[in-house]
Amino acid sequence: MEKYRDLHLKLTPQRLAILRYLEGNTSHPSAEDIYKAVLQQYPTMSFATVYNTLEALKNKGRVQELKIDPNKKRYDPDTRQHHHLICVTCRNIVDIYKDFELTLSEDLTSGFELLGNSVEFYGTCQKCRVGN
Amino acid sequence: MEKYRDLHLKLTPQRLAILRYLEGNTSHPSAEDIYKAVLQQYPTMSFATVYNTLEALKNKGRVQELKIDPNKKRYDPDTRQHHHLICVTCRNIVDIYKDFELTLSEDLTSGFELLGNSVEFYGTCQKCRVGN
DNA sequence: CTATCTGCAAACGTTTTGCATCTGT
DNA sequence: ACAGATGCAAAACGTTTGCAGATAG
Repeated sequence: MEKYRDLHLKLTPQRLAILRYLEGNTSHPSAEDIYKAVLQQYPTMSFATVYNTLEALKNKGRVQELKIDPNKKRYDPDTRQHHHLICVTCRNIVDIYKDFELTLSEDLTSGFELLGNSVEFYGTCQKCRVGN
Repeated sequence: MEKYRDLHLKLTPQRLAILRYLEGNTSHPSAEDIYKAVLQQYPTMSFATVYNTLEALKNKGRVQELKIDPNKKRYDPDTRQHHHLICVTCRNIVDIYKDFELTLSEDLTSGFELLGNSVEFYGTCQKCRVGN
């Protein structure tokens, strides 16, 4: 509760539930995952509130929108620069904390001013390899 | 025409138009971009045909689906391993051909069998920096 | 007290589907 | 001839929006 004070957002019960759900969550949940989780506590919870809160948290830099899944957005409460390893079979996502120190020489940047980068590794997780 | 024989797909005029549009195309078009382009030649063209053809080409490994844009899928006829540099302002995408030789030590792979990786660089293109 | 948030329902943009008809091989 | 493609319209899906009523600060 205290630790969310600096968000300068109205801390409604629904928002606190979303914040609690996201805190330390490494499952990279979709809006629906969040909705379903919070719905159990607040049966009137709506998608509007989930998206509204995610938008606010994005703007405050407290959540990152991931483009890892082609079908829906996923959200990551860990906004430190990090990378992802994705199972091509079950779409499970694992965080990778490593600085690859990637650079691009002038002739590759096409005049862009670089701001950052993100690496996705693809593979098959242990569970999905069993039985194949 | 000849060069598409090995796709083992029915080469309908609509498909050939899509293939021609994609050939050497580095604009990473969305389904709508493709639809609009082919529509001029075939006024009865439908999205169903665009998506159907893209699905077939994906399965044949002749086109790659990109998750670069959170709002819609984009397609890339260049299926060689390469990376992308994306303008955060105008969403323009530039190809990066460079092998970064990224590796993950055992303790980071969580038991995954690695298959590949893809790097996205973010930045602002020259055009979008002008006037800011 | 009031700026902001909630929750519903309707709208939106993209992608998928069912199906009758057509066509490449 | 017929497996497979087209094209239309409808539906599905994730996400966004408008708005009336509620509430945190």
